[in-house]
Amino acid sequence: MPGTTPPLGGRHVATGHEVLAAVLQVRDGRLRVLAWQRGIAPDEGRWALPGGHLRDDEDVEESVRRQLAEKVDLSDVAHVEQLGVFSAPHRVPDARIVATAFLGLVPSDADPAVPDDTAWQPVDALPPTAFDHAAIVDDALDRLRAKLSYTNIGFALAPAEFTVSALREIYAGALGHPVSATNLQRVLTRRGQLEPTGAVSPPGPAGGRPAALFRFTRRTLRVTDAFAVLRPPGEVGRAVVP
Amino acid sequence: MPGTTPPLGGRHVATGHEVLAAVLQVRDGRLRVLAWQRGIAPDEGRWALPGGHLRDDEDVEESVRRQLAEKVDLSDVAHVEQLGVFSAPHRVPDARIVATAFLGLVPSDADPAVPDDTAWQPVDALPPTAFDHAAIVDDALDRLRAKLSYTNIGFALAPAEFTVSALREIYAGALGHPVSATNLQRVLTRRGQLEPTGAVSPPGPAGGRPAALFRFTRRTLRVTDAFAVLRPPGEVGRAVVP
DNA sequence: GCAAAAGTGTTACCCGTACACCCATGG
DNA sequence: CCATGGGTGTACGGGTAACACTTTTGC
Repeated sequence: MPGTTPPLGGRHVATGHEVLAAVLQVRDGRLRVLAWQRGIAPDEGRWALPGGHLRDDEDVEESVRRQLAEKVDLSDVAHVEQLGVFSAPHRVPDARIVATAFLGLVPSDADPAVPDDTAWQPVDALPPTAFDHAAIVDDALDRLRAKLSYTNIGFALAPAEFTVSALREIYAGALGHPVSATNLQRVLTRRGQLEPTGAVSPPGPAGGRPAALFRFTRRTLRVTDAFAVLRPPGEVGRAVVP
Repeated sequence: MPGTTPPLGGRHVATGHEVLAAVLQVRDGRLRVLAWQRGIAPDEGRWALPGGHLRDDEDVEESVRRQLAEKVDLSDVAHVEQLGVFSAPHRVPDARIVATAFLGLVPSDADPAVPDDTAWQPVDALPPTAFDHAAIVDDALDRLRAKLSYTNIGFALAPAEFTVSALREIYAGALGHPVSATNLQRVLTRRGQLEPTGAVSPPGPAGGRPAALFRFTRRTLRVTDAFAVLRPPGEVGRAVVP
């Protein structure tokens, strides 16, 4: 089984495996992705996702965390998960590089220092992107939006403590449509994702009732409401893992 | 960005990328996976998933279809999708090989010719497996069982035409628990996945009402019932893509 | 008291499960 | 006419969306 695949003809000058991450954050109500502007050809001037070559002594998840550490404070990245492989033969010119893509999430209150060429770009108005990175961002969006429905993945976009209004804005930004605070609180509470801290947040200058502060009960990914139709006989309601 | 990652030290004798497929089929009521028994070290005698090295001129999906063609008649493989990357540094000994894993599905009435060292092994009683292939089979099971709930993926396990009873057996085998024919028909019909062919299947020697024959309305993967909680305002019921 | 913001109660509707009941055929 | 397998009708329960209503604050 072992054996290096030889390059085909002389067209490819390099072969390897890279990791790439679509790191998402809700900033001022919009979902944004971390990207850097390429200063050299190919695709000079276009925006690329952070990443780099996989080393022999690390798996792809270790690698993506190592690469992200060069762009942001890793402690700000609350969740990382694999999206899939991008492997079209000429996805990058003059080389044969297979990429493993990742989704990364950063809480809305984190403001990590980033290099000068790096910025948070809104996902609904992306500037021109390098290579196939736009497709990776699309996959990341699909994954995040789906998992907001049936997992507790919101913990990775929210601060440690927050009001339901603040959480509503985060969900609305991530999902791209309005979200009802009433129903958001009800759904997440019923699933055991939220717990009150006991503290309250003082109202703004216009008055209003002080908002209770909440936190996520768990800060690791958990499927809270798997969509299980055709479930085993005798199981009532949805299958919720305890 | 281009540049080959050099092997670390002298321990690794080979580097590359392979594709592996967990091809599943329901045979005589049990879910089984296609595997071949290794005749040489390492892991001699253990059972491995079909696959092989990725070439420079193909993407991973083309590659897995090419590799499978060496084991089975490709026209029998009704669906292929990517599971993810397995990349632990020493997942195979004395080499550095990253694997992209796939799920493949074969209809229950297909009986492709397979090589002598290859067999359909029951997933609930797998013989000893090579390398990390057991983890790939686990991922394939999870993916299939989840998608049976919210997509039309059953088309890839079912014959072109079938009775509801036959389909019930396929779903029960795949899910690993009993399935009600009544509710299976109702759920799939409501989602527009099933349509009657008009023909009927004659009853067996013990008598009984002749069963109507059905087919899947579409034979490509489609999400029929995405689990969308917190859906956009104004949308009634589940979000079903038309 | 009034406006503003937060939180609760209530209702309507969709969907899947369970189960009773009717249908068509062979012996 | 009875056993066997196929198919339909109906009741129940769980869960979310929508919206009216109450609570608590600043001015």
